[in-house]
Amino acid sequence: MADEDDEDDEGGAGGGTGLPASLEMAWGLRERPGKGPRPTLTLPRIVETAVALAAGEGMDAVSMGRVAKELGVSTMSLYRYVTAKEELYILMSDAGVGAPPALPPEAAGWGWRELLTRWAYAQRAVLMANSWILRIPITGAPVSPNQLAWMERGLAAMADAPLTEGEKISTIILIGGLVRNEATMAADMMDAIVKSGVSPDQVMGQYVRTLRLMTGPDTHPGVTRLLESDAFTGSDEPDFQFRFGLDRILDGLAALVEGRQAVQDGAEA
Amino acid sequence: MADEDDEDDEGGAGGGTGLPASLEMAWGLRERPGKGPRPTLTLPRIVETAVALAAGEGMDAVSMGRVAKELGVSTMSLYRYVTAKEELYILMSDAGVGAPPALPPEAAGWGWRELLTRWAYAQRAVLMANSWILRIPITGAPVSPNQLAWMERGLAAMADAPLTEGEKISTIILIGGLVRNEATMAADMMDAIVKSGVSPDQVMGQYVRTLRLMTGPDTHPGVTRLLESDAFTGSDEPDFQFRFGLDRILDGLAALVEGRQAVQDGAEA
DNA sequence: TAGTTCTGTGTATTACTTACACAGAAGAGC
DNA sequence: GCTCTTCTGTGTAAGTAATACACAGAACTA
Repeated sequence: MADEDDEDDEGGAGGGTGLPASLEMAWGLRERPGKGPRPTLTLPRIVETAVALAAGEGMDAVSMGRVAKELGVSTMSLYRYVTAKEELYILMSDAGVGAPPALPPEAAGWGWRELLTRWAYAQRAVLMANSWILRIPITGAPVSPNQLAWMERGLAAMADAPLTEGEKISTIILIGGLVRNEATMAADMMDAIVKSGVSPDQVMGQYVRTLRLMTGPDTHPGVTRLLESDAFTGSDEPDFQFRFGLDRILDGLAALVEGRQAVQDGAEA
Repeated sequence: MADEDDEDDEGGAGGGTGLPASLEMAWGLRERPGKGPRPTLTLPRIVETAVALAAGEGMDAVSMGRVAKELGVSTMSLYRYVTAKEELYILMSDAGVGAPPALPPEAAGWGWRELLTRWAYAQRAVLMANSWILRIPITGAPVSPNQLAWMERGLAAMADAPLTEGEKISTIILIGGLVRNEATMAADMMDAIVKSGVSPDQVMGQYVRTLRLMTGPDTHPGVTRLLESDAFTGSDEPDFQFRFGLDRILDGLAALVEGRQAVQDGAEA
């Protein structure tokens, strides 16, 4: 009945985080064991190769066999560094988002709104520049270094705001979700353009034409009005949708913050 | 140089929508051709079977072979009804969300905010009751009947609001994204609970414990504050996060609407 | 009755993840 | 230096999955 036999997952050398060995490696815990033969590969090199493959040929090209071939090793050797493909995905995702960019000195004077806005745009830029990240099915809460660094940066933006911790993390999740959703839609659009080989306007036009055939003023008055408008065709601003969503969220948050400050001011007076 | 030879996808019997045959079928276009032998299966029966499988054993159990076995036919016979697995996914998704629920009579007196709130909650309820839907990788814009019905319902909620069509559809996408994100997180949580076999609090506790090991006040002050708070452990309200996000969005939208109405009132005076 | 068209199916191809066992390398302890 | 332990890379193989292709036969049309 010794209670040390339920550590059936980790090798025991790690910090007992419950994380897979490769992730403890990514955090810098877990030394290389000094025993066996020198490894040919390193985890960063594997991840780097997989990322290059994803960036170049898309996520579909990333298979264990293909990554191994790219590295000049056998497929199974990768499993010495990673226990499952999903783990490689997490590491790729972490490498793909990278560390959040450094803040300029003048950021010290910025308020939560400016900071959150820049946070959102920076994240969006990263996702759109590495849109293969969006094709990785993420499941579970973030546990990798860079993902947490981004979370920290988002929380820091609201450090001085009169919000509870629950509200802060909810805001981070809310805006993070928006960023991801919008970037994914943009990537889908891109894929459709590349696959069909026609212009963005033509893709949209085809979609509108299709919807017109299935809908009508009787069954779908709202959709019909939408299709008659220039909401789809008029491509005035490419990121209108993103901007609109972010502005609504931040306006709503501002209302909450101002309400809190009014209460606080009233109590102080 | 005849221009009728670029219809290489659809069989020609359909309405020329550019949609795959199975989807035209779902829309009620495209009659059954009277020639060959009577089909053993029907598209709805295939979808129904696949949905039952997904609901019972999860999305991982849904393969073409398995669905066929469940129906007592050969794998390849399914390809007479669906050209690719992705198409079955779309049909499953459409069947899973179903038609939006009927509005009660008193809904006539509701404003856009109440209507949008109920729309969001109704959608969330459907996704959480059929969380396998969240495991289907969706790509591309909605083209199936029920998906469009939900979109229509959302647009209808804002029919009288002083918003442009572009703003309306952006709002639908914004809230729809929130609903999906939050439902997906809840489903991930559920999976973690089922897989580990422990209580929700224990899963959260393990996550917090893990994060504590990787973070510290120096490198992650915001995260540290978060972990010290009861944001994760205090499970006062299970849907706090969802409610919070929705309220922020609707508050932000309200600010926009009120601004518009003020301008309008000023012009009328 | 002949011809056309459509159905279900068997077979086979290709690709992918991963379990398992083995040969050999590198350090640890004596 | 020798032995033992531990760790590495690898080959093989099992299991699963999507789907291209061609064929036999059904049901309708002319």
